Amino acid sequence: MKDPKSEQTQGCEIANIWEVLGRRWTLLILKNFCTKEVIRFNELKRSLSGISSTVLSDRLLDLEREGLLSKKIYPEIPPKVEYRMTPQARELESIINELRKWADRWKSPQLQKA
Amino acid sequence: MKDPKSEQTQGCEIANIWEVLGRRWTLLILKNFCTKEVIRFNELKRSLSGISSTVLSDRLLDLEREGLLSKKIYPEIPPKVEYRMTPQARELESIINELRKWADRWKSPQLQKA
DNA sequence: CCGTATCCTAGCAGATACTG
DNA sequence: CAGTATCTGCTAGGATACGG
Repeated sequence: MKDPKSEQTQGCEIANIWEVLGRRWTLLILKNFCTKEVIRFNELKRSLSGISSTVLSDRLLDLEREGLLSKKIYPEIPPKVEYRMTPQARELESIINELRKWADRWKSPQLQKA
Repeated sequence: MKDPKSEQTQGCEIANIWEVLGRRWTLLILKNFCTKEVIRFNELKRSLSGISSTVLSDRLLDLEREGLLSKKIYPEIPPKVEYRMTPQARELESIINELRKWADRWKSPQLQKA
């Protein structure tokens, strides 16, 4: 895996919020926090059909570093970790909810032809 | 990528639009149509620092196929092609505009420390 | 100017193993 | 359960060059 120190010395590895949002899976991950306030790792993984643990882990870190998500670790066996949006990201939640509603209404042209 | 038709025949139409939105660059491309109604290829390429012609071309096709964008070709030399959002995608425009305003307000935690 | 063809690297999935 | 580590193999995506 990549070395976190090298990233720190170079400053911010991800220049801005748009780059994070522009990455694969990010939007889909955030969408899930609009239907459910608190989500656990494997729960999220199951709802994102096709994502690997590695990449999900990476994206969650991205979002955590950007301050959009926070995690709560329960020192239990088996482990339990909860992810949720930060208060600052709540505003984003309503926007994505609108996007969700728009997408639900959306029918691609190919289907309309049928 | 997997064949989109196979998804359609299975009736999973909504997954399509999210898959397009979830792809790299898509959101950034759409963002540009909120500040400018009509955009040309190289103009778009210039504002998306880092994207290649190949991928921009791919994404524009994705969005055209999904019915979000339309292109107007002027039979001139040198060629001139204009891209714009379709009327049906206008609703999306306002949502992304909100997202844009949110992002402008957003300061990542790393920056706030300074 | 608007792309496509080509080549090549980086990102990602999938499997498996390991840890707390 | 919630990850991290490693390897294989495939595909998305970047760089460049060229053609309409």
